[in-house]
Amino acid sequence: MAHLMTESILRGPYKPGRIREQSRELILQAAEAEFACHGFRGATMQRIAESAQVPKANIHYYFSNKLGLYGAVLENTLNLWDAIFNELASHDEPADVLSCYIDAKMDFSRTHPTASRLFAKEMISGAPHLSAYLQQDYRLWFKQRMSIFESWVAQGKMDDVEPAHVIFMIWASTQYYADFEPQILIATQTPTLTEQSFTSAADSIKHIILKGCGIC
Amino acid sequence: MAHLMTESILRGPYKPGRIREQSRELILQAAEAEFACHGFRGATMQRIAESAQVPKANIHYYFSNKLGLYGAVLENTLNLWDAIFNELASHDEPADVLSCYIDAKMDFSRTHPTASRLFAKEMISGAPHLSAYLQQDYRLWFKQRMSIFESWVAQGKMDDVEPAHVIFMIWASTQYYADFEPQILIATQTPTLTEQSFTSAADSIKHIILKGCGIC
DNA sequence: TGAAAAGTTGACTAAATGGACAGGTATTGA
DNA sequence: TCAATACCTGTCCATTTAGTCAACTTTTCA
Repeated sequence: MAHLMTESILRGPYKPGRIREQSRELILQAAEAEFACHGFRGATMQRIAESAQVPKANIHYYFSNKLGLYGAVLENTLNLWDAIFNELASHDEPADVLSCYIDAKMDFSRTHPTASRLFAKEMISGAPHLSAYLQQDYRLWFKQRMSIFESWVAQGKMDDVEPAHVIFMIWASTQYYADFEPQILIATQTPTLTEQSFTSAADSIKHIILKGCGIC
Repeated sequence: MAHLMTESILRGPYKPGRIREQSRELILQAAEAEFACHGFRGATMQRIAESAQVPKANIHYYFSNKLGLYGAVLENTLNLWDAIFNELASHDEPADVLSCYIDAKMDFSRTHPTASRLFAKEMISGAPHLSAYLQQDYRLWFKQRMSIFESWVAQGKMDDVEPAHVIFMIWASTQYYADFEPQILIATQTPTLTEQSFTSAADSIKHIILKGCGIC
């Protein structure tokens, strides 16, 4: 569970708050797109308001300020991220584990491209708002998976490649199809990335990673 | 050669433009860092000026406006990019070609991380300032390389994987070490990426890509 | 050497920005 | 029905922003 210093869900006595959820969600969605496209500094409250079709003052009713809104958006994103992290479970066979993980990551790129881009922008900027998140579960998760990979290497189930680089290759390759979509579209001369594009890409990545790591 | 609508580089024929080159370069360097970190909208002329240690008005003496400055930075970056593109030459053996290219790309990530990040930010934002560049040489380059790969497949020199995905995997994996440095540092629990980190990563990528494509 | 050209910059402006707030309307529960 | 509370937003404000400009200094070269 990702938890960073962000907007307290309950602002005010919070009685029923039925409308609250809807309005918040509407604003958060618009904000995610705006932040993903222009970054924290480049995004403006005015544009977010227009995109969400609410007066700017309405945003300030639900979120204390720009940073609070950004924190809330980031928290949403990180919760999604966490779910994918845990897809890399410890089945028996390396082939199954990596195949499933690559599929899950690719599916995330397809269904949540803006979340992926938001995360990417934050990283490229030096991850100034992610330190709390990255320090905790993340490190532990990574360490644990690394040791699983190492045990596979020891058992001769895969080549002796540094596990970290394998993970990075999977992350990089799958996220690429969300983050660098314009480049892919122009290179391949296609108007949009279809669901079929993603499965085709996932198949290629699986082939190369599995065979490349000597997993059969 | 990358050429987009940007600041005209009118340097005096001999003497006059001596100071010009220095000042321009100083500003461009500061601007590259600022744009790479905060994107076009998020960057401010004031911060660029402070970073370059010149008055803000001095920037406007050399560059017509913010967009002009950004265009000049982008042009610099794209010229570097072009040089790496052409590293993927047509040697005889696929193994050599891809090994050299991966090394070259990885070297670029190590020596020009901010250029890589600038390019990435621009892409994630939808590449609004790159259309001219991406339409021209880029498409042709890509098409030509694809056909080389296809001939390799036909000759049985490599597995039948879609060439485009192989290229994307190489791009994604190598650029990752520049763009997502914070994530890598935290995951691997190291303070900085050393030259050895990059060669180690390049080796892993080469191993996986070559073997994964059935190139031996 | 001296005047023309190149380079420099403090002070200014208009617009955009994040944010505050008072006074309003809608919803709720008793 | 009727307060109490949640929800809404037009209007304002201080600050930041990109960009201008005219006065100034330095460099160039004939």
